[in-house]
Amino acid sequence: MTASRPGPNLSRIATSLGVSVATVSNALSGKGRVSGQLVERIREHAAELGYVPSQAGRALRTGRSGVLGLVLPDIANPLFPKIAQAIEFAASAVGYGVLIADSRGDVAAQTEAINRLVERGVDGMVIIPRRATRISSAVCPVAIIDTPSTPGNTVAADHWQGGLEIAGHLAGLGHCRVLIIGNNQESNVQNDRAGGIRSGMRPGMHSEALWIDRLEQENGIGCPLGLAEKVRQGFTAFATLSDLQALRALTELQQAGINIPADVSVTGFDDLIWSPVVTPSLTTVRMDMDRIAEIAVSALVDTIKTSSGREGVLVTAAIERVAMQLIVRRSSGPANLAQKTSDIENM
Amino acid sequence: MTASRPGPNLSRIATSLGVSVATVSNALSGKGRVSGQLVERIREHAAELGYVPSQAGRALRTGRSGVLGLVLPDIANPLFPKIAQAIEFAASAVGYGVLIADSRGDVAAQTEAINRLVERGVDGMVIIPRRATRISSAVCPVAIIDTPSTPGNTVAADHWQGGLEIAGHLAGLGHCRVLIIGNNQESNVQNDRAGGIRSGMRPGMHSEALWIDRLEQENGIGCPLGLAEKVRQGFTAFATLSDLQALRALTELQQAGINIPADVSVTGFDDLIWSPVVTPSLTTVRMDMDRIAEIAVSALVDTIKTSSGREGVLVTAAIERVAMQLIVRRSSGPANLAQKTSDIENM
DNA sequence: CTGAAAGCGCTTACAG
DNA sequence: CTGAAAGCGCTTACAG
Repeated sequence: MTASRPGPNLSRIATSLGVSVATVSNALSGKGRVSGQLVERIREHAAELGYVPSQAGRALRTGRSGVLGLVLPDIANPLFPKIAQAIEFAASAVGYGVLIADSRGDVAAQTEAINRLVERGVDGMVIIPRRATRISSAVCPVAIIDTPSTPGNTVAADHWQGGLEIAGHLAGLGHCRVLIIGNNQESNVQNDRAGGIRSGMRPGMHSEALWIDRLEQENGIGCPLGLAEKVRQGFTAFATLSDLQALRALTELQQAGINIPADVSVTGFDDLIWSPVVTPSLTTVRMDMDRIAEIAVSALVDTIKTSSGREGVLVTAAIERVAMQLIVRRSSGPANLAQKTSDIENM
Repeated sequence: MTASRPGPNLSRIATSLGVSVATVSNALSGKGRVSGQLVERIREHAAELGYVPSQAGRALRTGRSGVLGLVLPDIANPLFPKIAQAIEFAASAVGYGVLIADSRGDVAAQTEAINRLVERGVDGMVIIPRRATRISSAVCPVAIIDTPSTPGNTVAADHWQGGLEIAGHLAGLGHCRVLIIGNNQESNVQNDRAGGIRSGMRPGMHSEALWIDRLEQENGIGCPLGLAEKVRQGFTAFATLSDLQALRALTELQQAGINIPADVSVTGFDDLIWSPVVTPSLTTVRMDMDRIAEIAVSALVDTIKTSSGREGVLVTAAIERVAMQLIVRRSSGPANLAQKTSDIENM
């Protein structure tokens, strides 16, 4: 015995209409040279019967599954769901399904996740690699979304330019002492953002970096960042490298009785869901996920369509860097000059 | 011409070993009655050649794709990524892939998303329905994750019991006036949570509800919640129905110079990523996503395996309600009695 | 414009 | 224990 699907198939439509399966197939796909009338009749009948083409049959015949894999380091991390959503949207717009593979933070799990996708016969995959992971020999076309500074990258937000935006914004508000707050000193993304901020500083401006990962290594996870002390030292702007850190900084400062933005400014990165909702709302920088996803997916699909068979190709898009957009909200304001003066007196 | 995959297939292994494809298939699947020695040789050779079985061939033959669909209302909403991750984990643990379909908030899109999954030949799906959406006639086994109060539900966190936990916690701290803050009065989940809180109140406690959706309808999106006024009215506990609202309440109160937890307590729901990170860290209630996902997936897979062919079955699990767990952090503390007294004097 | 036929890779009932 | 054969549903090169 052989397994059969419940719904109608091409052959049922064909016999019930007294034509051949080839003609039905051609009529439905619009490829073959079938008379307009017949096409009409066939389409109608297929719709009536609720015909759903079998992906399995098609895949077996064409060697293409119509499915893309999406490899993520950790979908619970608030940045990734947006990417996943954008990828899914872009993929389904061009007729592809998306199979997810979450590596849950583990490097070994990433390799395993990739293998699982290959076994499922994906036509290609989008990989958002774990920090410092190099995707080596792939068995199908692969698009990588990472920082532009990562070699072999396909497309990414221009994190450096995002940093420039922040620096320009803070400069325009008259801030001179900027504390850059990141949570991972090894992250390419965070380093690019920090580099952008630093290189966007105007003469007379000065910055220092605070890496939370290092701080926590010494003082334990969840330790205070000591930001009130930094304010006393004269910092008036806290430029965090992600909205999660912005939130941490914002609430710690508020708890210490420091007013934002009257006393100091706080900025973030990524425009995560809470940014518009907290008080004061967060000034941040947003990446154009839809654009990035669309570029990644279309580059991938182009490669799939041209490459015959399934070879390991690293896909490269024409436009690699997608600009980030500054979103000014209430958490940043003019530098408090009175305070700055008093601080200078203190020094 | 017919498309061929790049890698080796059963037939190549068979001829190169001088045996039949049937034997190779049986050896690799461990099903057939093949001699131990041969099995060994075949497995070895297959591994050497890097054999990856074709899902398409298998699917066509067995009528099973080995893929589950996951329908989400909006993966960018911070609650869903955790579910998605848990589902993917549970599914891949039992050998299934997960195809995502994000309906992006739209009801029509949800139906369309379901259709896309059916077309891709999923063996079953997990649906986290949009508010008030009834999943009607499905064409494959379906598991639904929603509130237990939703009819036809498969498995869910016990939101009502979570509310009880919060109420018990606040009662234990001596709070008498509780403001329940939700953002959607139509949400079954939020109503269950609110109901649990109310029914867990001790004698002498009193609660009031603030629905942000209604407030914003009147005053515009992102309007202040007027919580400082509520504090003046004598509320000492702000029990929000999600951590996002907790964040909103927390920062608004802090901005107004109200100290948490010294002056008032704030609690949330869901233990989202920022809960442990903000100052003060958020007391909240966590659902056991892994458990929920595991129950949903295994119920689904059981149904798939027993149901011959692909029929529309609504899967029901034996254990429907998964308990929520209270996580006490610094945002909640003993009720400030001094303030309460002064408030009573004010009235 | 239409159809008969081959074949994608697999699994399984059956025969030996 | 092993193999020959059928067939899942589709697409496509070819013949008519």
